[in-house]
Amino acid sequence: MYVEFGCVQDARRVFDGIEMKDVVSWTTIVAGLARAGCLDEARNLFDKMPERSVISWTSMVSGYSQARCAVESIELFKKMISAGVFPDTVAMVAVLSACAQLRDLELSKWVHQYVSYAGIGVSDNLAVALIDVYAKCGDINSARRVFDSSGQKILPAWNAMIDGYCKMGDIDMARSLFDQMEVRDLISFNSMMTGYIQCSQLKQALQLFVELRTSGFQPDKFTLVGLLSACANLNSLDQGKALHAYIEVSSIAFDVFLGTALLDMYAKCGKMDEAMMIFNRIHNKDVMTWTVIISGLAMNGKGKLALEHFDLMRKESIRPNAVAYIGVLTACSHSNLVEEARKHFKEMISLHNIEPEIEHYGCMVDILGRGGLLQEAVKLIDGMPIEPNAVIWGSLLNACRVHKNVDIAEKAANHILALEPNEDAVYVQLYNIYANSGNWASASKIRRLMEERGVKKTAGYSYLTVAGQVHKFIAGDRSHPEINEIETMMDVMAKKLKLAGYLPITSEVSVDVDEEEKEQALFVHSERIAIAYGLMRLGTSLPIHIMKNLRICKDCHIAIKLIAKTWNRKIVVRDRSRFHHFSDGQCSCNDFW
DNA sequence: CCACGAACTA
Repeated sequence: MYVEFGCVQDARRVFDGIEMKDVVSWTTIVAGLARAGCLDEARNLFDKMPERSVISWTSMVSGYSQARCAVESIELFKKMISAGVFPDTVAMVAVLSACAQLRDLELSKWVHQYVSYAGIGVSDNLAVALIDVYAKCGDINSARRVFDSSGQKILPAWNAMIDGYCKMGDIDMARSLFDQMEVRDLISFNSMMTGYIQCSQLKQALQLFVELRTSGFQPDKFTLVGLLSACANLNSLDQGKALHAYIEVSSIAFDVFLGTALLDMYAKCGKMDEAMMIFNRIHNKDVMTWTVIISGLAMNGKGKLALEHFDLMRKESIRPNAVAYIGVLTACSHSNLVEEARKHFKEMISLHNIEPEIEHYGCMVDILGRGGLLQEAVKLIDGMPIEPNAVIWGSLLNACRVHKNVDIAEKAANHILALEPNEDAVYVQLYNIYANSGNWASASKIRRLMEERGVKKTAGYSYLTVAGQVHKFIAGDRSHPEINEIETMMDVMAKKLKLAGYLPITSEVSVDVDEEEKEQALFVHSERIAIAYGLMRLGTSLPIHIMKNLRICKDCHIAIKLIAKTWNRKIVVRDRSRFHHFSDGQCSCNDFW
């Protein structure tokens, strides 16, 4: 009884008072302790047991796997077999859960073979565990074979299959299974909806959310985490706020997962004050929570504060992982903290034994390059134990643009073009570097090369939300219903900017030379059209939040600083790599990006 | 007396 009520220590006292202890009483106490997470105590008693049943062994195997000690769990399972105890389906499920945690495909296959070899019948639950482990290890075909061969398919089996297909990115296959299901539960809906969100098929995700509601389900925390991550990636602050309000009035528990998702939404919408309030409300902050706040501060130009939070995190004895260090290095990169970056990069290896991945090298190349240490950046690339990818060379190329180094730029560009000959951004970057240095012959050679290879420049676009409606703007696109008013506003903007002393940077204007664009009378980048629309349609007290698919250019950056000052408006632009908070003629990035 | 499913970070 005590075990059942979770009073393990009371149970332990009763147990110690029993004179004639049989296997069942031993097992009960061991299982109770293991389930309560008192693994050392459980193990201690387990080792002292005069005899052990399958259930005793399984209690320990599952205790370890539930405590996320997958290695110990599997070790114990192997000991159980060598002790001559035959596992049942329950034991197999327990050990497979440990395999799933490790994402160890080889081990999972071995366990599966053992099931056949030992003649253990595949129960419904065991089939689910097998499907789940294969799906988690990325072997969707094996998962499907188990699924197809299991006679009666219970709901979790379908859900595990759907989840597996979503993880593989095969959203159509997932949907086809979803449609075949006769009964669906909330998990089915959540899995499918999250799958759509992760494939950026947001219309479909929304449609599924509507279906979820009309099927009579109440959104739970998984639903909300999915929706919040969609808002985060779409910069949909209004919808995100509505979800936040819903969470506050609903009975959904505010736990670390939901808190982190909310925090991430606010950070990705450029609202660090709100993000910070959420952050302070989260009780059991884990490494992800800290990583989200560090990366959020980093992206929003508060690099120093981000690093302070990294120190706080370590004071709380939370061990940073590889992703946390990417946040730290991003903070250094966006705030030009070269020395701090060097220190953290070294500590990551020496203190935490984390092997730098390609992303860490990418950050370092970015930091060194933009700090003007181009030679050192090249040296780092040459000494990398991993083959540098296009992102690494792209960082170097970008640094060459900032620091006007044509020689290294050519080297970097050649590497990228060898790796990704259809990457339009490289041609554009190189073109700009040549154009900026006045080397028009080489510039036009690049232009011709692009034409020969049929590489099309990605159109730049920006969007903003007004009254819950998303408005997308592409330079030169006149399809917006209010285009005439917008163009009037653009004229007013141009006049006011001129009065404020704005001169377009002509070399940067050539950045986006696209013949089609050039023909347009209205030659401006999309973010400025979006800002014009924001000035027209948003209340004067509201900040203007813009999302842009490419990096903001120097000319627009200067112009927006002036617009923010002239109109006395806060303007936030989220470009493809970071945030720019414009206010009173200044930008949070201090012109470093 | 033992088991099972989904989520947030670059």
